[in-house]
Amino acid sequence: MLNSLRIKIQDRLFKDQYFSEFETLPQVEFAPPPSHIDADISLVWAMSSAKQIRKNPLDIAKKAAKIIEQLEEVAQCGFLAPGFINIKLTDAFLTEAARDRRLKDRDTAGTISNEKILIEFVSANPTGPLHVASGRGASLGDSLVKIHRALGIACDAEYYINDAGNQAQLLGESLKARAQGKEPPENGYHGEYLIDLAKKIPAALPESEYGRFAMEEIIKTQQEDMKAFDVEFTRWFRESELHKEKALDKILQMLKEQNKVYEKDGAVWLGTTSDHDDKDRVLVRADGRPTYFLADIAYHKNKYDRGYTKLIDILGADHHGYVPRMEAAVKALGKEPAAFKAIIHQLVHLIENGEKVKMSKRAGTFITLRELTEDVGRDACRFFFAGRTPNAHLNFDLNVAKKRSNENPVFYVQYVHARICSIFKAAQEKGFEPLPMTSSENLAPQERTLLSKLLWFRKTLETCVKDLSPHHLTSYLTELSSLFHAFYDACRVIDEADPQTTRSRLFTCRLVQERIAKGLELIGVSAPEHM
RNA sequence: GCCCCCAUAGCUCAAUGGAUAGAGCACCUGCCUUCUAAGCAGGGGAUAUAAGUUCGAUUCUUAUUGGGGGUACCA
Repeated sequence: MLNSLRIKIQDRLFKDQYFSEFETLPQVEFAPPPSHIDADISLVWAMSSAKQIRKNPLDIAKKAAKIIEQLEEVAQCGFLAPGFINIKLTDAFLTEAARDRRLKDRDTAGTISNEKILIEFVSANPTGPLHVASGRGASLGDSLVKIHRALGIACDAEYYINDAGNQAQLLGESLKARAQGKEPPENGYHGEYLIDLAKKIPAALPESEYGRFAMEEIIKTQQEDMKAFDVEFTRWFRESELHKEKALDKILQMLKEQNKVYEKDGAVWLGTTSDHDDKDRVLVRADGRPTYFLADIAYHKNKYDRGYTKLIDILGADHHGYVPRMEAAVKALGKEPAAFKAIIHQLVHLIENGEKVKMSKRAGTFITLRELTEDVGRDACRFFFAGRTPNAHLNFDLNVAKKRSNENPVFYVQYVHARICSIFKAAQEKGFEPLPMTSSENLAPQERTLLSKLLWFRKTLETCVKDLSPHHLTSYLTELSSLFHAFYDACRVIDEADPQTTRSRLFTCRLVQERIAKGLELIGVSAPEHM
């Protein structure tokens, strides 16, 4: 709705005599106006096109405003120095545009682009329970998958289980030590979870199977943890699958045939050196064993072979050094740079009583995701994690998060949903149904502002996809909530003396309710009917 | 040493190069007989420092300061 208006405006402007002689004018883009401007849409087009047109931006804005004002959807169009154009829509069009009918049935994948995206995230080693940093990656990944799908872009979620290599053996030795009441070896796994797991070892299990057993149990735990966090994976992919089908040998053979690798000091290397990677990387060690890197190249090739056109890997900041070599690998696979994108999220600092909580995996003092979820509640966790841009540190204050009070911003948003549900309950008892407004002039200012905000829901999701971060959505939901609470306070919805206004305000409530519910769903937060 | 990320209000976070830098929490003043006061209305309070590019810089460039992370024939 908004986009068709944008194209219409652009069309009118470009075709007007005043502008038509210029060939490469910049696109007309819509933006929400700042809060002190009484308008629904702003354009900076007059300023961005001033160079080509070689006229004063203010004159361009003046001329453009005159053209835009003639459209039937537009109630007023003004201009301000140095060249801002502000559009105020008619109430009727505003209501219609705020509906955004596409929202309801657009959740089917692959309707917008031919791109097929695979987002890989968490992929923690199966050697212990998931910890807090995994929660941030999980929240990011799950939200991004859902947001892509909501916009009609095909997108799947995958968890890579690193179940090959010598981790299982080390895990087995650590478990064996725990079963005998001893400390695990120096380089083993010292977390308390192995003590618990040792109690569950089947009596008949030979010691050689301890590693396998421990790993399978831990994978099960991780799967439960993700479920409890409301994170869903399309597939849990095991590294061992690659070894079974000799994928590492095959990819190595291919790279050799294409002369993309070389031998030095008895090892096989891939040239990965770039501005961000200071050396080449080994694929096969001098003793003939493949590295993790080779397995990962095989894994990424496997993803492409399954039909995905764009791979997104979500990694913690402690793995960012890994990105340049993977980019080099993708190039060696013959893919365009755009076919691979790594999202690096910075680390999570837990704050308790004003102090940073020190976490050490070796000492076994780290806080697990499960503990955090149970302590703080899934909704608050997901909202916190989703609310911060990935490339900045996230401070997670346990004291604030644990408080189930209005100090916690997630309730501010959820409360809107609960309030609206409550209104509808009362409306139903009195026999009112929501209905879009019919006349064009009885929107209260607060209701108008609220509807105007609804215009930007879709664009917010698009920004999330563009930036690969859901944090724009949490900001939007908080702002939308604020406007609803103001509306609620100023405008009584149900008024038996005025059924027409009642119905149209119920309609506004319905639209807000749908956006809040959808937005919360996309970041994995529940939309309660009562609070 | 080299590489990456960050620095905005007392706290936690926003702001496709645009207008008077927005919210939430905390603090102060008011508001519940009416659809949920986990709310509303009003108030004080911020771009680390220094240059540069630009009609316009929180945003881009460079330097400085301060935080975090990485720099394996580990995974």
